[in-house]
Amino acid sequence: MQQEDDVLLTSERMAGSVNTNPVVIRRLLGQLKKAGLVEVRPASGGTFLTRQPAAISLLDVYRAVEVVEEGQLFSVHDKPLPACLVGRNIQAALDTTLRRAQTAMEQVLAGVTLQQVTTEILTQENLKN
Amino acid sequence: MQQEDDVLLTSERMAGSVNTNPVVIRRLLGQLKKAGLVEVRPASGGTFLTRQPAAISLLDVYRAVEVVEEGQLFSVHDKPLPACLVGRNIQAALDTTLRRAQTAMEQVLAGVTLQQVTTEILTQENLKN
DNA sequence: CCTTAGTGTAACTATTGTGGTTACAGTCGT
DNA sequence: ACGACTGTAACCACAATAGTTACACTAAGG
Repeated sequence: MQQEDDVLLTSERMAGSVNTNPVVIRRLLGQLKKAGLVEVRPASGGTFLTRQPAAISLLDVYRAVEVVEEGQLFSVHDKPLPACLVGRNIQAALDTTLRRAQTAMEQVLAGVTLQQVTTEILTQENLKN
Repeated sequence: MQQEDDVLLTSERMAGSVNTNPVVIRRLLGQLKKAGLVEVRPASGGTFLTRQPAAISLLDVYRAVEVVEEGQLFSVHDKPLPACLVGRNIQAALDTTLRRAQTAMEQVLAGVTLQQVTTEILTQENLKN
């Protein structure tokens, strides 16, 4: 899991690398940590994956950062009129298909690991020669 | 396509029905019209589908209202550092999988028509007895 | 042909979400 | 105990969007 030989990976370094603020990184890191994907050392810094890159899927990080809440990729009008036939039923009517749509998307993410992404990055780099 | 026997469907009626402002409805209607899904009569009002409900899929309306731009369900960091191996390749590396994820989701939407939704709404209503 | 009920759209406000920033307390190797 | 780093609250700036008002444009029907 470690990479002690490498340079220390602090939030400040990451922030500089993607051109943003360290706090933004820490916020994200906090979510990844809560999801059990990374381990963060409070004092002398450093962030590490808790599993092998091959054991982490894109769905894992997608879920971790919760771009959208569980089953809420689509959100339907929240204040339906109970007096309206459509209003009081459209939610339930759409629910299953929207759920299916979301899980279809998520299953694709589930099929790709961080390992694959990194090798893909290297492949892309080599293509440029 | 018509429903002349029914009451006239103006933006004001629709707005009242979903508890919002007529202009909001007209904006949406404008998008649906541009996508060729509905026909709107400017003067004496009224909105009509241009095709049978069975010939309109959820993907059609999803695309029409363009919740997200074509192929942009996921958007990656837009200002990558060209000096960074990851920064300059991650976009391309993720592109195909993210695209696949999005189309997987969209294909589910493509498989459901407005017709099916309306019958589902009626089914839901009947279940309540 | 002119009245009238609707649409199309611009302009503005209010609200919300989010990124960035500062500040500071908490933590732990050394 | 010191120093470097994380965790988090608080705040500002900014972009998106819903809602609203206003008004020009359109056509159906007398």
